[in-house]
Amino acid sequence: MARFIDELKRTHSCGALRAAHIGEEVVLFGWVQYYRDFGGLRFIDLRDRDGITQVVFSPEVAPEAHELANQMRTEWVVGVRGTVRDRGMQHSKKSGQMVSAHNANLATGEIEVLVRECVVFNRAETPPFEIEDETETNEEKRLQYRYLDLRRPKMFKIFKTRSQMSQITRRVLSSNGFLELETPVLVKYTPGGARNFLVPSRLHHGKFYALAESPQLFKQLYMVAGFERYFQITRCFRDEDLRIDRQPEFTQIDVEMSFVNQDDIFAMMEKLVFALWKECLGTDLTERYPGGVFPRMTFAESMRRFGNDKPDLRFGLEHTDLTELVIEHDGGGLPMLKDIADGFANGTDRRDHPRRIVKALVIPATAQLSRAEADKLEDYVKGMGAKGLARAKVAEDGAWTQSPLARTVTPAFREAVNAATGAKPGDMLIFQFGGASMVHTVMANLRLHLGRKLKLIPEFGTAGDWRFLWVVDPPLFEYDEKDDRWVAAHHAFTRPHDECVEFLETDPAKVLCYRYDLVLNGFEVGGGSVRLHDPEVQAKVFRALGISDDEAKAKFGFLLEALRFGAPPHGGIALGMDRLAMLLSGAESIRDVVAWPKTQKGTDLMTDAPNFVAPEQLADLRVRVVTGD
RNA sequence: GGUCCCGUCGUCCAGCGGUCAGGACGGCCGAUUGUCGAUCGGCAAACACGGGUUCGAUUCCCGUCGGGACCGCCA
Repeated sequence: MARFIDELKRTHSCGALRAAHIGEEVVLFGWVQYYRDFGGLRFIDLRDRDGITQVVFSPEVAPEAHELANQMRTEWVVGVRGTVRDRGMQHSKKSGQMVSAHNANLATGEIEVLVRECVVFNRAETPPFEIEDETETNEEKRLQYRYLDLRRPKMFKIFKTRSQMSQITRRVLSSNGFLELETPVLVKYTPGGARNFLVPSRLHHGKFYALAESPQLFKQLYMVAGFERYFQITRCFRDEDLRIDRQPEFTQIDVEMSFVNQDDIFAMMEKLVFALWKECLGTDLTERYPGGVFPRMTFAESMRRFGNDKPDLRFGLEHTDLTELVIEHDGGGLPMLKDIADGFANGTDRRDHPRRIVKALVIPATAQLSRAEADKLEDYVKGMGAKGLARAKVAEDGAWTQSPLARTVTPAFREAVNAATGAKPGDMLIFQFGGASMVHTVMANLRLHLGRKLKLIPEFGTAGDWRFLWVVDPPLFEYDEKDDRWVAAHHAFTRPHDECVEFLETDPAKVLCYRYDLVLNGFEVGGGSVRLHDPEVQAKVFRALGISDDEAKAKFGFLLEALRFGAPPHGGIALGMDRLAMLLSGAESIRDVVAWPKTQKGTDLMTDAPNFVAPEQLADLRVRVVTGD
């Protein structure tokens, strides 16, 4: 029988003791945060996940423990038995006065534990970086020693919140009639959408499973099965390049409902998100969103005003689409815009779905953007495929200066642009024109870049920092320029608006659908759709996509078959748990809210995954590795 | 596939063609009975790797490796 743990059980956590405990005998376990050795008295700050308690070793009270304390170093794992006492007034040698030894910075600062007996459970090597919230270590080191990084109270708090999020989600959804059900991770590979991780089948040489990129098809089949309401907190896998908010494996709150429309799904998700914010943060979102409803914006409006489908509404700098003005003014005296105007005039471009567009945004005079800084912006946009960045400063009389555009622009066009953008004297106009997707991408990124640079984004924890939005009614198809055809913008099972069904075969560009994203502060935190449950419309969609019956059957046969056996109207959504956790905790990267994340190159710095495997393993799988390019 | 940024003691940062490569924190040794990121004295500790330019490279250039941001891709 060991004295500690077997006989002496922990009585309190290191964050628990207060003045009310004075006089009690307690047993604490934890890690050595700091030690202060006065030769006579020795102090140790003992840390566990709950907090820090100062313990004191006195040679008069416990000579053996005092001797042991001399050896203790940072991160040693120790246990103490002792008496809680008031820190009280102490004589300070420094000042020669009696001073209060209370520490207001510590929750347990009124007391300390006078050690009677102690044990060293384990020694520790000096950690590669200091285990403190403010540690300035780079992320590479933190990931290599993630288990030490996670010892920092800041990190523990994030994962405590994540645990809370799971509990709240389970409670809210379960109490609304949802069943928590599982779906396979090893699934059949279906082309289209995200790239899958492939898993070779040992029992079927040459065949592969795919890791599920989402439970999509299975959750729909739960609806066909008549389960009506399903949810799952589940891992998804996508073999795509990583980003600040993207990991190859990530967690979704996956939801599917029967006999509902888009509004019903929104209402359920709003209920869940409001509960998450209320209980994790103590933030009542009804103050901003009375009635418990998030605002909605159409996809088209979002693209026009912000250049993407996940606008950050915390600041302005909105885009102005000048395409119509350019057409009206036949290029406004600017040769490069004339070319675009001509395209519309001779019919190579359509006004309802232009391939080339012109956009502007206004950098306010208050930004005091220098010429050198404006030049830097040009470098920034060139990295995203822009040829350049036309700009003009607006003078007192509305004229454009510091710009090559100023020489040839017609006064009428200039006035029209100033009016449309609301540009005032001193402001700087920034233009982008060309292929629609490039212009949107460049201008969307430029807006974000400027928003950060000009510090227009409220800081975490300040008012106005939660801006939710439903982005709705996107087109069902998007045009693939290199293959010259219409492709599904998402998956092929999204329900088109009823009034658009007639255009499926005549004018696919006009078809909008019941697809929606939940956006928070410029991040897509959820996405879903109302599904197609009508086999006839489904067939039309496939035809519009140029997918033959045989092809459809080969790819999605089991789902199509299922839909013929009485599928209820249904729809669903998936919330990105990691992104929600990231925003909720004010983290700057998804890696900060994933306990064991991958680097941007998809590696695990701690375990060194991925790694090579033995030739015998490959032989067993009948897999041959071809190296080199 | 592409564009850009970064790599100096254990950690963070300084250096900007010739330095005993400097500081802070941390570490080690010693002193110290009221500190709390204790204090005081002493000590040890680094230019990612490979090539090039140069009389001379931590410094400039190229490549490799590693990390990061973004575009493409991806909800």
